[in-house]
Amino acid sequence: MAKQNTVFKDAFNRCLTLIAAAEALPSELELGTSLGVSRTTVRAILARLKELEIISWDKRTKAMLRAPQPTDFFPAEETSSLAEIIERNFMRRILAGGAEPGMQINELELARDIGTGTTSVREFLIRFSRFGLIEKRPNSHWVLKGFTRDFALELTEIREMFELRSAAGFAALPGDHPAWRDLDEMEALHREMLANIDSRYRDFSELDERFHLLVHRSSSNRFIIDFYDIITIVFHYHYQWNKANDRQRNARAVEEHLDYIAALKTRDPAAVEHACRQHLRSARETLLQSIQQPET
Amino acid sequence: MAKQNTVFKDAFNRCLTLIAAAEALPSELELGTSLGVSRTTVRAILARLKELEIISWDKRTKAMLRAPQPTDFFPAEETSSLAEIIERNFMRRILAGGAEPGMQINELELARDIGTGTTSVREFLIRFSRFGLIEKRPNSHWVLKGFTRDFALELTEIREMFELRSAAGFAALPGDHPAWRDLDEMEALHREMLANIDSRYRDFSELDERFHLLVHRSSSNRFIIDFYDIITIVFHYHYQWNKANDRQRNARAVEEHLDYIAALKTRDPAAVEHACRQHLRSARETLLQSIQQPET
DNA sequence: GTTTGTTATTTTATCTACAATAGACAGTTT
DNA sequence: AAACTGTCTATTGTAGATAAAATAACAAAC
Repeated sequence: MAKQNTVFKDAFNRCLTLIAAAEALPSELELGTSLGVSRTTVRAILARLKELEIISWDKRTKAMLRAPQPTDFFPAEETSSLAEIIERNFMRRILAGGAEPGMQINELELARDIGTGTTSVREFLIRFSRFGLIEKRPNSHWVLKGFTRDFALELTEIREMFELRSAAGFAALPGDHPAWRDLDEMEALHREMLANIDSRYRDFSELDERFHLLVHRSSSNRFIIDFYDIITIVFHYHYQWNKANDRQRNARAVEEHLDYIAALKTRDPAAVEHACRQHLRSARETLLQSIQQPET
Repeated sequence: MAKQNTVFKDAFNRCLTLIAAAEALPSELELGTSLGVSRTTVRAILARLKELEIISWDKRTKAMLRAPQPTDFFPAEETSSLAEIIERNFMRRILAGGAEPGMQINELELARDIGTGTTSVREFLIRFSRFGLIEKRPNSHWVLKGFTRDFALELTEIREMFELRSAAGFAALPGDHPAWRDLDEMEALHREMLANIDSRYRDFSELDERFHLLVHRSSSNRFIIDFYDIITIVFHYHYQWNKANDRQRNARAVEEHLDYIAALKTRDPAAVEHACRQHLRSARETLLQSIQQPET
């Protein structure tokens, strides 16, 4: 098989939930833009909807025949792109599994394990190499540099440099900048989460990402924004396999975010720097605590 | 054809210059390490050397028969890896040619133009994307963000942040750190270049790269060191197609480097910061001057 | 004990092929 | 004539194949 039709399957599933409420369907073009796919794919979706007798479709008349059933959906496993599958697989190996620094990474073996061609694995590794966790020996294997204490320290050093600058930049934004609105919204979300922290603390990771990204965006420097990808992926996977004390840890972080937000609103550089440093320090601590000590 | 034997050809050429002076040859293993290739390749090289009757080779007795001639070498075009060819081609297009920001980049067309398969082009683009000049639309083309004034400003902003930190770190290195020796050596090279600036100014680009890399290395932060790759590639190609005033510009830069080196040696933070800022400011100016104004 | 000859195996770098998807154009409907 | 659809073409994502290069093993030679 050449290309998987995951785009189609994923869009089909999203389309089912989209039309569940509606009684008629928009034009092909319109559907395409709301699902983020091309007309070709939209037509494939419509064809299948018709085949399953969920809609009737004749040229521009498309009417709902019945509500979508759970069985109409494609299974979730079939909707993730190959790149996502490889990423999850790989991250599990190096973060969760006991992967030693210095270990060799073998494209062919990885591909066989995951059940894909080597091309996709190669491309993933190339993309992933910018995160500084692996390194290529040309004409030979990749070397795992490992999720070590050093890595975490280097990562947080840059993070702190960038975030302090972004935060200062944010505080200096003109009063009518839309980011202030976003910040208010963000504050509301935080308060809401704090009020129901016992049931909501698991969602913190996503909120955390959105909040910091908002701050970094104000820098309007592509390198700062891009760097945040590394933070995101590290924290995302890291927390997924390190849930010790997460309720307490997240509650603490939400409060720090609120302090940080309040400081931003004062627009006082010193206050912003203080709150920012405070939060970054505890974020670093949490990260370091969960890393095994280095082999000296 | 699958893989080009550029590794062999390049190593063969390097081997020729290596043995030109010597009368006997070291062991296969030794030769392999000094050329940076495996024994398989070394043996292929020896076989060819024998075939051309440059050496006699019988088991462990390898003797020179004649000095290598220019015609023995493989042509230089055949020794660059595909990745290098693609890089040069691509950079010429986007830096030298009038490539408009927003332009679409087509893998297939690029591959056809360069005369390679699409896989290599794809991999190049993925690797290159970390430089922030292009961006992928999944399932569709790449978009050229362009070598604009904004790009240069964002790039230099990060560069300044990193270099100031690295320079401060360098000044704080213990007195017996090997970097101080390297710095002395670097100073000598600069003085030498300055003394013969009229004939040597073209070599500045390489010296510049080595000097700043030395400073950055002291940070021992992989993200800072990796980021310098971006600077390197941008300046490398940029100056290759923008030679206006380069003699004067380079002479000035060499002097600034010498001031910078002197400041580092005083180990006085304020002096270091001053010299560093001074140099970075003029580097930014030069870069900005040679960029066409942005289309607002 | 190091180096080589020999041979085999494994892995990478690269090309080609093909299904999925995007996108363009012309024709059709309202 | 504007919006929509039918049809067609071009390009991307991925698998599989192949030559170059790396790696390994081990006996024989020095």
